[in-house]
Amino acid sequence: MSTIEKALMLLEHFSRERPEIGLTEFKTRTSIDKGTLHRHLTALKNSGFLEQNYLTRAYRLGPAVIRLAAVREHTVPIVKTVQYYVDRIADNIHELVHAALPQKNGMSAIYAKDGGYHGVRVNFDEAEILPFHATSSGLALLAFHDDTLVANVLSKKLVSFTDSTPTDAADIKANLETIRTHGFAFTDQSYEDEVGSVAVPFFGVKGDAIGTLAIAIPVSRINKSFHETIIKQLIVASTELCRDLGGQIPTNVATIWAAKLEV
Amino acid sequence: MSTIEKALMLLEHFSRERPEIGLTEFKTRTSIDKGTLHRHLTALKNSGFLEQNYLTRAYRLGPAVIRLAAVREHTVPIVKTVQYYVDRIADNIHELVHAALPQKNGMSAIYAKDGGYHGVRVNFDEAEILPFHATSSGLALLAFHDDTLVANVLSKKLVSFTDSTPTDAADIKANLETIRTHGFAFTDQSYEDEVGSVAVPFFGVKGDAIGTLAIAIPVSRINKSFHETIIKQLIVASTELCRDLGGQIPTNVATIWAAKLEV
DNA sequence: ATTTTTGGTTCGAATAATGAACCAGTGGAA
DNA sequence: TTCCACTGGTTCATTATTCGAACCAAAAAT
Repeated sequence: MSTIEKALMLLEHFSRERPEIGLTEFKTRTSIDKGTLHRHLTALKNSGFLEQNYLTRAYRLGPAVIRLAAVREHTVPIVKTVQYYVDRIADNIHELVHAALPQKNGMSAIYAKDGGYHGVRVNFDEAEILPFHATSSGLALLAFHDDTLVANVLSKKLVSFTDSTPTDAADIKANLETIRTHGFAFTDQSYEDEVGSVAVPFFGVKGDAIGTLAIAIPVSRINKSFHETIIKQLIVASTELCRDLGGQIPTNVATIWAAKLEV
Repeated sequence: MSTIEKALMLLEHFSRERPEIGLTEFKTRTSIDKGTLHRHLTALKNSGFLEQNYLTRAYRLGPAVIRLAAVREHTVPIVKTVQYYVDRIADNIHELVHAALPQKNGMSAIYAKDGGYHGVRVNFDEAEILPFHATSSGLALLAFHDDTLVANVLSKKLVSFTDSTPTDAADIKANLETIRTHGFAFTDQSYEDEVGSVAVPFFGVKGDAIGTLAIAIPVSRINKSFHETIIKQLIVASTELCRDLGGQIPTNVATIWAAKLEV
């Protein structure tokens, strides 16, 4: 692996829950030598990707990422486009809806809206990394993305989050096959207890999955007819979203989805 | 310079006007060897910082920056906080107002609002890099940031954008001194013809300038009383913004600003 | 006062980056 | 068609950078 990639991997450790990371904490988290770490962190700091809390000396993400995100969003306005559909679904079904994009080690939610008025609601953290194998978003993406990603994900250790987290590669492969035939993914408490979720992919110009629309619901509120409603909403939204983004729904998926909407 | 910094410098070439850059174009822009470039671009691609237009093979910013920006904004919510004040000023004075953060080679506007109803309006591009030496934003930041940045900026070639662009290091140093005594920066067509601008810095916890609030106006609409109004608005907004961000206005600046508001 | 823990630095050995030359595919132009 | 010019991408011996164990200094914790 190149030095560049090693350094950029460091940025993946930052999240909402972990906004600042000190040198020693990085050392324990990555088991990279302190000297190397320090040089990498300094390089990232010099480039504006990190800055240091001047009191604790801990590192946090820097202003460079703000500019880059603005340029990216101007180039490919996925976030803005996606917001409309997430909001619409959230307003319709009164549950937590989110859209996510694939990162290296999982899906990253780019926008979420909780349309619910319920006492019980799903807790959700934007910018958290959702593991591919344990979430409907992740599985929906894997199923409709290229096989190298699947192989890559399954070759690594599959962390267990709940008693229901699938950790067997063969099981997951089989599940991906059923997801492909159904046109959507769902999980039952595989990432968080008491939370189920449903997700559909949306597609890029090549017809490959570039992101997902998903809904997370407390299991107590899931029933068959609601499940059907959710899936229809997701499929319609994804179809329109693909149109907006200039993406192409693979013909087999289009057929499956069309059939789902007929019912 | 480390390999990491060299690679990350490549990302600076992307902007709204130049959202996609091919290998050969990178080569001409950077005069780095093609082989090296290709490896760096591939590393950035593998890390999600770039992706390739699959038709033209040109590179564009990737989805990783979206997640990082979301985390950064959650850690230090400058953009969100700044929006309120930019909007307020824009609504009050009916001109183009923007806030900018320092990047390596200039200021990057993070938010802008044009409150004007005028026929003549200033054209403005968010995420464009505003050169330190030629814009009021840049000068306001330099004047209240640490001296190493000033030395760094002045050591490089100072590009001329208009007939009025200051390109002499000594002149700029003198100007920074007057900016420090006035508590704000203004420029007259030094970046774009027919456009003047006024800027004040806002400060971080250490009392160093971390960004700027600025107004750009067609020179035809500038007059003394309007100038005073603008400066007062900027000072008030910056003061409140510093409070919101937990920043500290240096005592000398606070004194100067207080005097300006008295008048 | 001492130990532990923090961030940060050094320098020879190990490794990865470099770049000139090369390959392959594409799109004209003759 | 053939040729040329222009893409993006690859190779490999040379060279420069990265690596990391040991070290330093300062701040907390004991």
